[in-house]
Amino acid sequence: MTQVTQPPADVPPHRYTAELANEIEARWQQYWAEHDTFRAPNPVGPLAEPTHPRANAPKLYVHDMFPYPSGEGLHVGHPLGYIGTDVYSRYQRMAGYNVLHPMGFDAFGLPAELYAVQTGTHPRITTEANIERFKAQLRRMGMAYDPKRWIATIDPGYYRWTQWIFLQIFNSWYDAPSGRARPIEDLIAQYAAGQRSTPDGRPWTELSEVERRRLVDDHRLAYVAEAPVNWCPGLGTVLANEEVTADGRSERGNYPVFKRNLKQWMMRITAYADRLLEDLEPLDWPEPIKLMQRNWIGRSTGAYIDFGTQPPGASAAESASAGAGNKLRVFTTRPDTIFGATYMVLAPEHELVDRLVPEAWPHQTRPAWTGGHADPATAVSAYRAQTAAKTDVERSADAKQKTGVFTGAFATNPVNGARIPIFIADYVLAGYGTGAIMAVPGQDERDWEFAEVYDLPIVRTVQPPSTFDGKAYVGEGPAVNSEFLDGLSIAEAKRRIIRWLVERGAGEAATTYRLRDWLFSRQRYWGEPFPIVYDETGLPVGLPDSMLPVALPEVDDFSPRTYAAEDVTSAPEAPLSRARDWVEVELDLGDGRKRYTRETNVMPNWAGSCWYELRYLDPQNEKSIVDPENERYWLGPRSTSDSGGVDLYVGGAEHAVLHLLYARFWHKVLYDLGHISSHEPFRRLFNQGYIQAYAYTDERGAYVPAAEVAETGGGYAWHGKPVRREYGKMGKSLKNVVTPDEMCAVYGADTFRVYEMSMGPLEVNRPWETRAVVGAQRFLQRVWRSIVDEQTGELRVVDEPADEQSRRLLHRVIDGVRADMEPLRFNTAVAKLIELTNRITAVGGTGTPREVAEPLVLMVAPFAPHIAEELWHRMGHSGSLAYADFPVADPALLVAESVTYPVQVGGKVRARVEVPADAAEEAVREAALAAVAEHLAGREPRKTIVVPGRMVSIVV
RNA sequence: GCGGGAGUGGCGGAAUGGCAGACGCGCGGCGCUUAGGACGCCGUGUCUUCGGACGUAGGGGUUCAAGUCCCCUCUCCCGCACCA
Repeated sequence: MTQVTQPPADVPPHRYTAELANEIEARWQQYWAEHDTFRAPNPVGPLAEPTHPRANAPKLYVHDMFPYPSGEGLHVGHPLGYIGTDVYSRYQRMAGYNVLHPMGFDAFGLPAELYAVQTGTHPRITTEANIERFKAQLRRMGMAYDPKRWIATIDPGYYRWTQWIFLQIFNSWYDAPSGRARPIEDLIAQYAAGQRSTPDGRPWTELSEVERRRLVDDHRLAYVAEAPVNWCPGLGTVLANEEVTADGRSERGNYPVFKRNLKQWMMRITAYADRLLEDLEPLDWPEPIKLMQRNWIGRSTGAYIDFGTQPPGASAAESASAGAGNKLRVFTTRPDTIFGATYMVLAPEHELVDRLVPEAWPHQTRPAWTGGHADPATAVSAYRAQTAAKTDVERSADAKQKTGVFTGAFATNPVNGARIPIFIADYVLAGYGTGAIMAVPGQDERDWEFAEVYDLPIVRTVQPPSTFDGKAYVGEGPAVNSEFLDGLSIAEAKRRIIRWLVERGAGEAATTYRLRDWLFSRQRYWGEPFPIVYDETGLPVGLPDSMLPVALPEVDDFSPRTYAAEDVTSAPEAPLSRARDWVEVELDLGDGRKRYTRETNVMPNWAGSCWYELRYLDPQNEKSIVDPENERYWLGPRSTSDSGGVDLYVGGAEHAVLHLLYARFWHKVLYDLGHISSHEPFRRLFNQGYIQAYAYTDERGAYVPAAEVAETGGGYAWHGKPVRREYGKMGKSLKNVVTPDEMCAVYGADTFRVYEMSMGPLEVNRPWETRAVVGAQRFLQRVWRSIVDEQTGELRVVDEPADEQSRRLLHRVIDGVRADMEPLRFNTAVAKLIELTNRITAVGGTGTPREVAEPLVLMVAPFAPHIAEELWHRMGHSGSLAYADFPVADPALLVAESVTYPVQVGGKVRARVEVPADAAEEAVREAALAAVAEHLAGREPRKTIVVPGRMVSIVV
């Protein structure tokens, strides 16, 4: 299917064959490389170039999600988005913009490390070899990347700045009143000046050095915390929430993940939750992606409410009085329903549970509430054990069947003093809100289900409509059974009850988030080392900028200690911790040479891609991440309400939450600290679709080479044996990989590019079909043939005017192609170019008029740049067309001379009339009525609608 | 379960509420050719009594006019998954 076929003997000597295409392509790629054709000038610094043809032009920053350079190389699915941005960039450059379109590599990562563990080859060696391979593939496809701005996250010159940003974050705190990050010195100054009180009220000066550092460390945006984290023994590392699937397994490798309390580095992304949420609104992003980020942040507004509790042995009267027992704080989005709270539920792990549990069941406790246990403590521990044994999958599978157990304790409802039982149940999660709820079965489906199981009272506090026959009612309605709230709407009742609670010190308005702080350390080798050491106190110390980069040490053994996948009791051990002579270090950090211990975790894979949009702008800058002037030019806001950011960012939708949220977070921190002028990294985001492919399995379920499968009558066969077809990813193990290298060899890069762009809208998933690629080749062959004589190789462009019809079509096509480029509708743009080409071919004649040939070649250039350069050159132009002006349509030629109106009678087209384009509406009407006279058969039209330029509709 | 997106020829897909199926693949015919391929030209939604009729997942509605707008149903894909 993809083998190179020798051109048959009678092919004209100058036909645009794959062989010729390959020759042309190699030549022009060489030309572009030698001339650095696609370099973009910066305002200042080493990449500034005042004499560049676009030096003073309006700018456009086009950005791709860069690839991880895997050992397998690119397949035809990978470059879809890259070709798209290449086409767009080439077009905009010709349209007059100073276009920056760089590329780089996200080169830290697990596969190279796993390979290193298996083979002993250093990951840097394999990774750098893969990068070279990728670069060659990209060059072969004719990508017009800026030759001076390649980056790779593994370069010490790059990760030096990743570490620098980490230190910026480490050395900052979030000042909530001003709503931004500030240098940590400002916080220390506030403490020192007494403007901010310490947790226990002692003056700052009385705190010991260590106490002060602990206090300050607790405010840093990057901090070490002992927290429940996702520990994955099978991978030997901890993972971020975002890297764990819904069924509690690692996204990579699919190993079980366990919650363990471990000391890890965290990033205080939660401080930015509101801004990350609110700043989404004006971004030009696909709505589903914005929605996913909103859901992930998960802001909900409501109230904290404090319920009194009755400590073991105390009477109800005592517990109702202030200060008695422990306060039980709940979070609710429906404080208006508090009169309907008929019981409380704590997460099984809630810290208050042990203190609440009495020695014996209260008098007359219902047997169903006790789980059959003799006393509350036994019941609670039994329930906890039962819950812990459940996997997340089982938990969610059991979601409809509510379980729980009574703690034996009671709470007091602050609004009416009602004594209500406290349960523990696994439907309340420890990690959300306060880990405790007031249960209002009347207005909450989950609480209703639980109340049914344990026979708890149900009180409606919102009056459902009379037609409502369901159980819990969550809709709008007037409050009932709620004393002073009765009759109020939900919104009004919320306001009223919160005011009431605040006045009595029993609660406050509150906002909670689903978003958690970002777990930032990994127990791996192949990642950025932290620029952090620990001194004798065990507290972290940020290294000074002058000591960056902290280079990855050479080691013999790259593997983290991994364990049996199910080994819950195991603990992470970082590979770097074994490099003792690196870990133990003597440094002078300002108070003389002292011994320190290095941080042995490395940063997660996301770190390098959190800020690459900045480094492309000034990749050679040794003094700062990016010169402020260069950043302002390429990313700066265009108006006071604009966020700034990349003009077009293209990549897969799978990064909807992880990468895009992290990158936005870092960008905002750098903005707050005054390093950059934009507060969002990506102004416009576009998700390209995926190219998928068929794969075939034989009767044993084994994959057979897809390229060797033939279609039979109604089925598929491999070497005569029937096989089953499935549809999905392209991959080595599925034996259905098609590579761009093969396509370039068999058809040429231009054909490959045109095919990928014409097969459908960029955002849509589509199946790869090698046999359809020939359509793109035929198109380019016709373009070639219209300009070069296939027999002689002579130019067949003539300096004679084009016929009127071709000229009008040309200008319609120019207009249409331009309109298609901005919204990335490349498939329809190519269709228009094919139409124009087919017209030229059909007219034939002695040659192609230059007035059509030249614009055609220029319009083809973004899609098929090599053939366009070659034809442009042969038509007598010197140099590259990369900066030639993209054709502009003549408005006079877009107006048709005459219009054919379809004439509908009763909604059916019965005739057509041709009238001059400037015909008055009345003239069109008369012509139309005359044309359908026999269909009217004497009936008088009730109404005649003339849609100018479109059609005539007659109602009878 | 909740939220989002999408259903158009044999296939990928076009259509500011205004002639459904642009463009391409495939398929059929013709030309060129010893032949095959390549190339060129023509045709290609379904049914048809050759007048037309019916057609955009299914059903209903708004409109002179609906693939497009509204309501209901079905199917597929994506995200979240007891988030109080």
